Order: sequence, then structure tokens, then C-alpha cells
Amino acid sequence: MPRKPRKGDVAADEAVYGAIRRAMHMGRLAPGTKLQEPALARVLGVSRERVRKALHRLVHEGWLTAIPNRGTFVPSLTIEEMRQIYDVRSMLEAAIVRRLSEGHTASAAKRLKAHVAEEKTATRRDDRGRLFELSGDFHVLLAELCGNDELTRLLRGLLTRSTMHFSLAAPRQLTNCAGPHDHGDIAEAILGGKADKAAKLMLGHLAGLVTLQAAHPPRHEPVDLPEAFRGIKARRPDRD
Amino acid sequence: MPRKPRKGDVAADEAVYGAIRRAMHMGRLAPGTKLQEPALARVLGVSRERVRKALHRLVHEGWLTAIPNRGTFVPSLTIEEMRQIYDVRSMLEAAIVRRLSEGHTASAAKRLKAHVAEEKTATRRDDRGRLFELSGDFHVLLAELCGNDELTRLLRGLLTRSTMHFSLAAPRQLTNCAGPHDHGDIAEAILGGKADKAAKLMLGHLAGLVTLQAAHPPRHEPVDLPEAFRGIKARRPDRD
DNA sequence: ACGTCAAGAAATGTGCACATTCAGTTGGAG
DNA sequence: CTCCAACTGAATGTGCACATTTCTTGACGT
Repeated sequence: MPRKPRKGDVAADEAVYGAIRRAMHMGRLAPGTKLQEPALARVLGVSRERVRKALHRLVHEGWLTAIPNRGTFVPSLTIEEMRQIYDVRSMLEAAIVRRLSEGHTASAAKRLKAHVAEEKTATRRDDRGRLFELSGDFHVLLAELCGNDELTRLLRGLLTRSTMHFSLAAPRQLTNCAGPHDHGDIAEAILGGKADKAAKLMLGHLAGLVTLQAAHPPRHEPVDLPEAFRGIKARRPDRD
Repeated sequence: MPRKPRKGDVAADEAVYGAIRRAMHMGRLAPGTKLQEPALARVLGVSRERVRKALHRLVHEGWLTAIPNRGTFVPSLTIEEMRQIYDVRSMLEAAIVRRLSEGHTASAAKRLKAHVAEEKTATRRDDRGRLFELSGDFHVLLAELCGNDELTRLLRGLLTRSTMHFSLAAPRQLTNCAGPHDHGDIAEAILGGKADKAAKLMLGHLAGLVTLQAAHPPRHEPVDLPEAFRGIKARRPDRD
């Protein structure tokens, strides 16, 4: 086993990466914001190269946009781009629920029921943060139950980009999945083996999300970087 | 407007990236090969940082695997991973051909016919290289005809990873799509508006590719780096 | 007064040198 | 003779300093 990653180890990269990602997820960074490397390095308390690497990674994954010799910016997703992402999700997730409806293991059914129950609990307690998280995990869970890692990874990326628009547009005014009971209905159809119904419900569910997002266009306000990362920063790795 | 990127500009990055990608595509790099940064930099005639950046990008895109403090390696795709990729492709491409069957523009039909004709020409001339390229483009074309950029980008990535296995396993012994006439049949079904038939043909087509690839397991032979990049190198950027 | 151009400053991109870590090897002890 | 341990070599990872480019500020000319 490795001795001791005494100084800045791999966790530092993940910390910077996660900090920026979290700031976007919390709606602190408005679309069009320029992410300057020196400023970020100063705010996060790390070297510029760390910020640089994290930025490059975020750009490659589609969460930021880079212009050569200009800098990296928070992308402003158009309604059309968002619609296209949901279109791909519709194709994949319809196929997913169909497959699960036509056959799934007992443990899969158990996990699905458990998740729906957890969502209902969060809804009853009006825990918005937890519900936001669970609503996204529901769609990832369906992919996982297919037992296809590639599918899971792909869908997770698509879902992140979907929710990004939610976060940037209207951070706390709405949850990321319209009706939580939608998930319950879909799960019920899957467990009942009704493939057509499950697919239809899923398509309707996703279509509802599109119209919901289209109604909340993102705003373009200038953002102060130190203010945006207030309280986030790079959370310090566990001291040993 | 930007003046002119006079010296080694963004094209240099793309050149290194493309060189490695081309070497893999040509089957020069066997699975398990370690890509050493100094050696690559010496062979390609660029600085180590360039190689480093290209390697990181390739790792992020899933074409290479990185182990911290160990290096980057050419991944050895298992049969299971390959099957999963084709499974995702089946979901997407079945939905694609269904959608195109249910409705497409006149120009879309024209492009589709033109592509099939070109494939037939290449087949008649026994032009393996061209046919290899066209066979892959066919699937991307179907995605493009849906008018969804996100879908096109996603499918292109999936297809690249699929053909990578072909390249690594049996470079020149077989083409990347089993029967070229398969494409013709699929196109015919689409143009005829027969959604179910088109989807069925596509699923069968992809399933055929899986069994074809499963029959040719990749070999693990040591590779000499300078030999692998013989004649490839970083192709010179266009002189202005 | 307005548009244009030039010089300074700041940010991005790049190369280099050093610290750290891992693999292969050699020496010694049991 | 075998096994373990420390050493040596190279490769990876990181920080720093410099070159290049772009944006801003100011002055000049029309």
C-alpha cells in the first residue's frame, strides 16, 4: 500500500473540481460568468495549476466552455440544447423502463421499492434538498438496475447536464423532478410488468420536465467570484 | 477576430491527440501497452507537456486508462464491456431508426440514399479502407438526420469505442460492419416508413457485430513505441 | 467630440527544473 | 540457495517563471 500522500495528493484535484461543481450546482455561478484562474486559485487557496487542471476537466465534460486565449466560461444553455438533451434521455430511459418491465431480479425490485419509499418520506418531511438529490438518483438507479455500467455512466452525465440548467435557472424555487408521484407510478408499472405503460409514463414525465424548465429561462447577472464561493471553498481533505 | 496563431498553437495539441488516436485506430498499440510520456515526446517530436495534456484528454474520453503514479495504458476491453457498449447503442439506434421511419425530410432521404449508394460503390471496388470509414459514418449519419447534435456527439463517441475494439483485435482482417447490405436494408425500411422492421433490422445488425467481435479476442503482445508510430507522427499543421 | 491607435497591465499558455514515487536490482542474512 | 530489504534508476506529478495574447486606459489626430 502507498506510504503517505503527505502533501497535495489526488484528493486536492477532486476538491477543487468538486468545489466548482458545487458552486454551479448551488446556482452561485450565472451563465456567462468568466472563471479566472488566478482569482479562483486565490479564493480556493490552491495553486493555479490545480485550478487549471480542474477547469480543463470540467470543459471536457461539458460543464464549462473554453475559448482559446480568452478563458473558461459558464455556458448558457439554450432551450434548444436542453430539449435535445432531454430527447436523448427519452430514447434511453424509455428503453430502460421497457427492459426492466420485461424482466428484473428480485433484488432490483427491492431496491426500486426502497427508493420510492425514501422519496415519499422526503416528500412528507418537505426536505427539498434530499428530494432534489433523490429525484436525480431515481433515474440513475433505473440505469444501474439494467446492470450496464456504460449505460449508467452515460445517463449520469446526461442527467447532470439536465439538472445544471435547473440549478443555474431557478436554484431553490423548484425541485428537479416535477411530480414525485410520477416516480412512484413509473416504478409501479415496471414492477407490474407493463412495459408500454411504463415507457409512456416516463416519456410524459420527461416531457413535463422540459416544459417546466422552458418556463424558467436563466438570468445573466454578473457574479463576484469570492462571494460565489463563500462557504464552499475546497473542503479540506481528512487530516491524518 | 483573432489575428493568427503564429507558432505552435492549438493545432499542436490536436496533432498529438490525433497521432495517438490514429495509432490505436491502426492497431499499432496492443491492449496493455504502457504509453510513456518521455518516449512519446521523443518519438512525436514535441514537449512532454503536450503529450501529457493529450494523454489526460484521452483518459477522460475513455480511450486510455490512467493509474496514479504508474502511467497511462491502452485498455484491454473485456467482452462484457464491449457487449455493454453495443447494448447502449442498440437502445439509441433502435429509437433513431424508429423516429426516422415515422417521419423525415426529403433532404434526409436524399442523404441516406446517397450514402448507401456510396457504400455499394466502395463494396464493388473492394475498397476496404473507404468501406471501413463509410460503415461507421452510416450510423453517425442516422443520428445526424434526427437533427439532434447531442445525440450525434454521444453516438459518435460510442461508435469510436466500438470500432476501437475492432482495430485493436483484428485490424485489417475484417470490416467494422458485418454485411454492407445490412445498411441498405435498414435504409430501405426507413424510407418505406416501416418502423418496426427498421428497428428489428438494426438490432439484428448490431447483434451480428457483437458475435463477430466476440469471435476475435484481442491479443496482448508487447509493442515497441517508435515502431508503432512509424510514419504517423504528428502530422504537420497547415502552413499559412 | 468621436474614432483610432498605441502602450501598459493582466490573464492565459508553455516550457523547464525539481520533488516524489515506483520498478528493477543488488547485497546480505538466515 | 532462497528470501527479504535497501538502493538505484527512471518515470510521474507539481510548482514556478517566462512568453504570448488580449483587454483596458490614455492620448492623439481628424
